Amino acid sequence: MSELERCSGLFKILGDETRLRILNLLFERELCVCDVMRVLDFTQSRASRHLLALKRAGLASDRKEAQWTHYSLVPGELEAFLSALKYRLREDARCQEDLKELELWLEEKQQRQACQ
Amino acid sequence: MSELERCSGLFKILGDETRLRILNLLFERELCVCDVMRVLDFTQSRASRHLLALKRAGLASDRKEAQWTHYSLVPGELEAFLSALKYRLREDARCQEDLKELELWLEEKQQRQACQ
DNA sequence: TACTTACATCCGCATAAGCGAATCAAAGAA
DNA sequence: TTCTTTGATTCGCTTATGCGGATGTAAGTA
Repeated sequence: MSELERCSGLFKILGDETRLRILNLLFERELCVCDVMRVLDFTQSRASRHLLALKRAGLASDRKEAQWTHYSLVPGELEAFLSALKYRLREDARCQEDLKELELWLEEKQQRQACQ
Repeated sequence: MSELERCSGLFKILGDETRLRILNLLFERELCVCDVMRVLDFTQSRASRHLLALKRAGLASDRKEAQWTHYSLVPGELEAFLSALKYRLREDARCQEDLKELELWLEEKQQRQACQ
């Protein structure tokens, strides 16, 4: 694959609001498909599809554990660039709300486990 | 327009090989539509369309002079990022050929003017 | 006045990309 | 075993995007 294809491919992946919102969450921590689905209020196929796209683009990796697939960002040469993107997205109102929803969901999830 | 829209919009514009090849040329100097058309062997509508897209995205500006429209890169907050992109593209074989073609075309153009 | 050059824009077409609903399989839990 | 949860994938559908060809306009040239 040429440098031209690599560049345009990376930008194509980043040129989608859905994936940027997911990235905004992954900047915080590792997440499974159902986390993303619940936090962003997406259908399961939408969440799964875009996480897979991030993985195929080399931006994320997955870790399978029982029936869960945990996705996390891959550290790499794009780290500085992605860090700049992270702080850009932090300025977006929607992304800020998404982070609040993430916090709420993680608390709820923790309490559920405590009740078991 | 939200930060999310600005980010995804910019990446959409950059997520196209045709536009990256044009940017690669604009990193060198101001060019008119027919320069791009001849150097990259594009149809006129293809060259015009993508230069306009770069302008609408705020990456380029145009300067009308007689029947020509000269496009050039806009200096701005993305300068560091675009500079990194410039050196990435310089590593691409296709983009290197494009720069050679640009040089040839500019020489030919200059000789034509000398003959008038 | 014709003719050429430069450029934006419109048109129809083909392909790419995103979506929800549905399906299937794997892994627990009841 | 039966039921639930999780997640990848497929299926149509719709929309977005890129393309060449054609058209119209403006400016310069013969």
